[in-house]
Amino acid sequence: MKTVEEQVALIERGTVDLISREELIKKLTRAREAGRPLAVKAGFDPTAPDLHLGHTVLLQKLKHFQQLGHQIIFLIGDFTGLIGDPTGKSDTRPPLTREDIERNAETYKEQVFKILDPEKTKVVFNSTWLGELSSYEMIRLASRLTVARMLERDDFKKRFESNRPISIHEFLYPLIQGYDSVALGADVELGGTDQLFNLLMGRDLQKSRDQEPQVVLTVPLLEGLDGVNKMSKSLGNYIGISESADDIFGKVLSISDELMFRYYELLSDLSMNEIEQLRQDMETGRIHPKAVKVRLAKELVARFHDQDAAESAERNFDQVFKKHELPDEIPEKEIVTEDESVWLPKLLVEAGLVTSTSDGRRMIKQNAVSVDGKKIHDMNTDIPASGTVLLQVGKRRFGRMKFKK
RNA sequence: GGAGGGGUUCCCGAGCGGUCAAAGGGAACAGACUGUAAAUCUGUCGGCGACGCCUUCGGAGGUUCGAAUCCUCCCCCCUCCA
Repeated sequence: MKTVEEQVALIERGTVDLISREELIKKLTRAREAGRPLAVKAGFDPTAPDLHLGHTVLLQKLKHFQQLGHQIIFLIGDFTGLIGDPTGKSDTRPPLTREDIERNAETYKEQVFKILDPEKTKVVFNSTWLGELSSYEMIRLASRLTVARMLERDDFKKRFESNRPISIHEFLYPLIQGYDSVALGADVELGGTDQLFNLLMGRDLQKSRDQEPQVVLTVPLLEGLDGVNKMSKSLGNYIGISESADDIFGKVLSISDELMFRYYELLSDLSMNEIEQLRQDMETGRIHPKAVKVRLAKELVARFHDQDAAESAERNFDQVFKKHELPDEIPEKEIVTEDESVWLPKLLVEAGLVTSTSDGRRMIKQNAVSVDGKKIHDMNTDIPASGTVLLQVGKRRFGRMKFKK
């Protein structure tokens, strides 16, 4: 096992809040002496089963703990999911059914274990203890809180000051999440920065139950591909961990240089020293920025697929964008028609490369369309309905259509 | 419960009887330049085999030659007072 100093250094990397460092050292020291790992908890909302890189920031941090020999508790918030986390959002979400939650939980595990070691991860559902919680107990819990204390929380404060509504149950959410820490006897809890208040609530409740308060650690919210907003599925600026090797590779290559180092810090397994070296080499011109980005892209592809996939994603990429050749895999579709020929915009729609014939006409007008490698400029072009044609729209949309009578 | 403000094309946001498929910005997409980076410039940005036609401005009716714009009812959101 590593020394306490080494452990702290790894744990601290890329974190925003650590409350508190002293307590962490104390816990680590004790754990080391007693040969008993720390219970490290992180909660996940089962409403969105598709994980993206943003989620993996937290997962990477959990993995660090795992590498240091600690016990990870992966908590699926099935009970809290039934209520809905009020953080940020104003929309009431449709309530999930039991089946939905279970199905999502399964998908979760599958994805999460691409990063975490399943052998060393304990998966728990908070409905196990929260479902049993009596109204009596609930009210007792609620009495721990004052409205003034609640309003210290930044988002509530802002909403309150600007006279926007806050529902009562939103006050309950942090309490319930905090209670999870009590039930699990957590030593450490991790979450995104937006979860800070909820995480601190766990400390309060633990103290009230004479438990040693958990150490709270927050990780930043990863910026999405646009480099501005946080990565989220609804904003469409994400890289899903179940995406194809080519897509992950391509998307990483499309991020800005500035964002690239952010991703390195939060997502890469490279040490901070190695990353700093890369940055310097890039600034002094020893390495081309693109090469640095390729390295990151390959690391990520390899993590969610494997090394071979990373190599071939790179080859495909160069083939298409550097040499302007065709990718190895082009989706092929069949089209059944009695006609002698098909109007090109219509064919593009059939191929799923454009959304409508209007869109197709636009693309042709903008010199974005080629057929069998030849640019088409006339939107009235008809394609003979025989054999196969290769279609391309823009730089990255390819399709092959096979005609059938 | 009372008073007021509002719902416009992916988002923000103009428009307040014809010239409106609806200003402007953002996002997005395409083209140029590149490293599918950033920045910049240009163009596109409801549908239709298409210089015309069709469907859009919360929903349903109505007034009018003509409505996103006026009237009626309904639904939803917000603010203030209680």
